[in-house]
Amino acid sequence: MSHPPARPTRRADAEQNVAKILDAAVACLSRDAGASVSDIARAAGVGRVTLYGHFPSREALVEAALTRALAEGEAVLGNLDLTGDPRDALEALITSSWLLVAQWTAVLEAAQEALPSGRVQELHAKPAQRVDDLIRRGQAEGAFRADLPAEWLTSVLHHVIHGAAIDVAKGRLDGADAARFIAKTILAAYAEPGS
Amino acid sequence: MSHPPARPTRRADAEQNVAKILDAAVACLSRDAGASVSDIARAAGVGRVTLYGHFPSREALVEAALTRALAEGEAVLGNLDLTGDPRDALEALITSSWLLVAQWTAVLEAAQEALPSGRVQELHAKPAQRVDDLIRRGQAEGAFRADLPAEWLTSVLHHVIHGAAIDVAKGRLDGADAARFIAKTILAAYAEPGS
DNA sequence: CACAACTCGAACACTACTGTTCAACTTACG
DNA sequence: CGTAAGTTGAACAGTAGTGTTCGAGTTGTG
Repeated sequence: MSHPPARPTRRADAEQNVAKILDAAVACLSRDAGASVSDIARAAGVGRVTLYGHFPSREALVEAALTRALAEGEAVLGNLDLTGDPRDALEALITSSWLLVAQWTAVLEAAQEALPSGRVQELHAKPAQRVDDLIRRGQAEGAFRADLPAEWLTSVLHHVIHGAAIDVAKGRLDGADAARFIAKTILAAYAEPGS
Repeated sequence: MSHPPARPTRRADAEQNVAKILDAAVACLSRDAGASVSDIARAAGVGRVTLYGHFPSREALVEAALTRALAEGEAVLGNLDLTGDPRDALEALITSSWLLVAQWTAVLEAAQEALPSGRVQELHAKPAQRVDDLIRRGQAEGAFRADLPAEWLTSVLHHVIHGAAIDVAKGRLDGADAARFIAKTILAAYAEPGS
């Protein structure tokens, strides 16, 4: 409780180190969800003790990394205009953010097994809601099929994006193609069956 | 090297224990890819030492479990007639095997991080090939879209099935709905865009 | 029945991780 | 420039896993 939040103002280099650590954490956890604190500290170019000076536990670090990744995502996706045709909106959302979302998912999964169950859902609720809203609106307007529940369509989107991220990471898919492939696939999967 | 394969015939109860262990391994690894040897031994109702008597290392155990899961899958999917309309064939393949495949994927992932890289692909090549063949045939016959590479379509199938398995495990999806949802989604995603 | 095959728990060495303490060092900042 | 804030590696305790050894007990099989 009295680790970093005790002092109202931290020294500039300390603040910078916190940022470096969070960068490294996102990078490491994206690559390997089980990355150790030592790995992250090394990647951040910082001593392990320094890291523990800023984050009292691995759990706190992972949560901070997730929170930061989500905040970054909010910054990008919050400005998107998703009010037009649901198909166009979804395509825009995918093309402009798939890599970001893929990185979310990786850190999200790291958090999944490092944080108490339910905590992740809690933090992730807002961004997930936006996608869900778009899909439901699309269903209501007849742009997306309504013979499958919105929860399932949301889930398919997440898993296809996540899968694409894995494929890119393993060299099975060109990163430049990914957004286009995902969009084409999802829009087809979401289309009204009798069209 | 001289663990079980030295004696040409093992005692009946030993053979039975090996089976119990493999059952437990598949069950445990499906639930948690990082399950420990102790966990698996306990689930099999067998001492840890006994387990090591049959499998020299965790790696060997995981590989045996994967091999066995794949063999089971072969037994089911090998008898399927996939020569008709590719759409029907794919739907049949999904409905009759999605749960099985979902279990594969879980063990597959466990193996992914317990076996040397590449070994998994090697063991998994044959069953993967069957799906790939079906998709390519569908594309050649105009039943499936050809504007996306077969590798991608295959990948989408795997990830949607895997995602559905996760959803079912987490209670977000009713297992009874899964096969139908997957089939509807995949067939739509695979359809020629201009249809 | 006799014996080899098998099982089992306890204990061991080893590795890898988390989290803490300490004492010395460097550096931002008033 | 002085000092408090921050950093650092080494060393430590604690936990959890893997894989091995041992010695005693159990049980299938010829």
